[in-house]
Amino acid sequence: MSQRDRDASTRERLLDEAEALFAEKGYNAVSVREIITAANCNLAAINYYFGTKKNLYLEVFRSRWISRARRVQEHFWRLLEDQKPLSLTVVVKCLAQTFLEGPFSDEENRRQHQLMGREMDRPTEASDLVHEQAMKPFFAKLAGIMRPLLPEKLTEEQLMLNIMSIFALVLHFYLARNGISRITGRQYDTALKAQLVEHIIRFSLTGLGQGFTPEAETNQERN
Amino acid sequence: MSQRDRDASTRERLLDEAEALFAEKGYNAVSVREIITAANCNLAAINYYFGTKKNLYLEVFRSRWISRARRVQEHFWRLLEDQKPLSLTVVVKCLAQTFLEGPFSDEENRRQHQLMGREMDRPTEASDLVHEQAMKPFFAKLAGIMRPLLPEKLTEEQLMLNIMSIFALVLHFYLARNGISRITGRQYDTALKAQLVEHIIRFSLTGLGQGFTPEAETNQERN
DNA sequence: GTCTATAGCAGGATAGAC
DNA sequence: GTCTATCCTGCTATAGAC
Repeated sequence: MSQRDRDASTRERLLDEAEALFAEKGYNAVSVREIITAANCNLAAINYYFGTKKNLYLEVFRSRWISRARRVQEHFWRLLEDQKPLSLTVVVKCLAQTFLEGPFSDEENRRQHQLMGREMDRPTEASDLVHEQAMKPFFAKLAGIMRPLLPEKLTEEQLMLNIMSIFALVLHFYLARNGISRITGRQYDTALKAQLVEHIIRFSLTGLGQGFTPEAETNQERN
Repeated sequence: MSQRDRDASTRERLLDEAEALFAEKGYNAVSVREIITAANCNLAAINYYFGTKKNLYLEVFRSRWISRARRVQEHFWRLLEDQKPLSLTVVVKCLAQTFLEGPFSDEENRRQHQLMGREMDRPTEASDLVHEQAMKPFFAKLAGIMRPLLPEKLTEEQLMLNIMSIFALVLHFYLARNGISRITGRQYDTALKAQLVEHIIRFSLTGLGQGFTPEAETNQERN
């Protein structure tokens, strides 16, 4: 337990440790005993402050996840503002940098992505919050500024799929960090993460396109 | 319970229902009582056939996941063989089709991806199997055929990141199906999935590149 | 506000009849 | 090979002392 944790109120310590554990292992894999041990308090404290384990989980989203999402998004728009004029490259670069390296510590970033990943996989009541207050408005605003940068023929749905694909890469390169370490044989550290940012930018903008040839395209059409 | 399930041996029914439940909810969220209810047998059967819950989980991978992975990969190479001459487009198309629509039912595909997703997120003993017997050899062989289709300056690591990115999209568009339905407002059905295949092929080959401009690139370099 | 003690229940595992 | 009955552990939640 850090100094800051010792100083913080029991309630704050509980939220903090609960968030870390829920993010790392998922709701069902965490027991309240684990949480109270990490927060260095007693079993009854959870009931006193939050009523139930489930409500503690929801409170993690209400008082931590959502506000952090807001701050990340503000960070993104500020970053974008600094890089005018707008272009696809700039938008993707700001997205990758914001969501992979972000305005927070590695630890906070990881929590944020893991919690979201779990909610996307198996939604709980927290999903309503996540979608309504964070994802839906952000995606809508993002679509608004990307729309004029992309071909007009693109449907709204294709635009959304494009945006979701960038997030898919960011999210995957966080959540599957174990698999990535295994495949590349490298530690998932700052150096690797910086390389992942570069990769995501390049892949999002051009795909594998470096080797894309008209003949290949023609070949595809024939099948 | 289907007719096939009723006919299958208790052992097979247990493996089948356990796989479905583990894939859907994760190891910790599933109780053995849930499994034996679904498999329509008694509690002692799990101990009799598999010893422990954990070993039942591992057996799901040993006797189901791995063999299915082999069959999926064989399907991919056959598909690729039929589409010569090789090109990036062909490879990506076969990958997307194989892993999103595959040679199996929707249900089996979902199980396969969900189980893998869980192991990438939080590895258990099953991860060794998954990586050594399925992912590592497949990625290596895939890298071998894609290498000549991509620029020579590409490092082995960049090549792997490219391959992993395609899989990231496939995996995400399975695992986050709830979020996708929320964003697009559509049911995650066959029609949507076919559209996702098209999208993954296009995004993997060209990214957002439709709107990619030299000025934007120049702008990026300045930052 | 924080503690101890415990109720009440569900979990995995197992013994032993058939 | 399949069953019932049961053990024991660990869980969430709560009552009540301080």
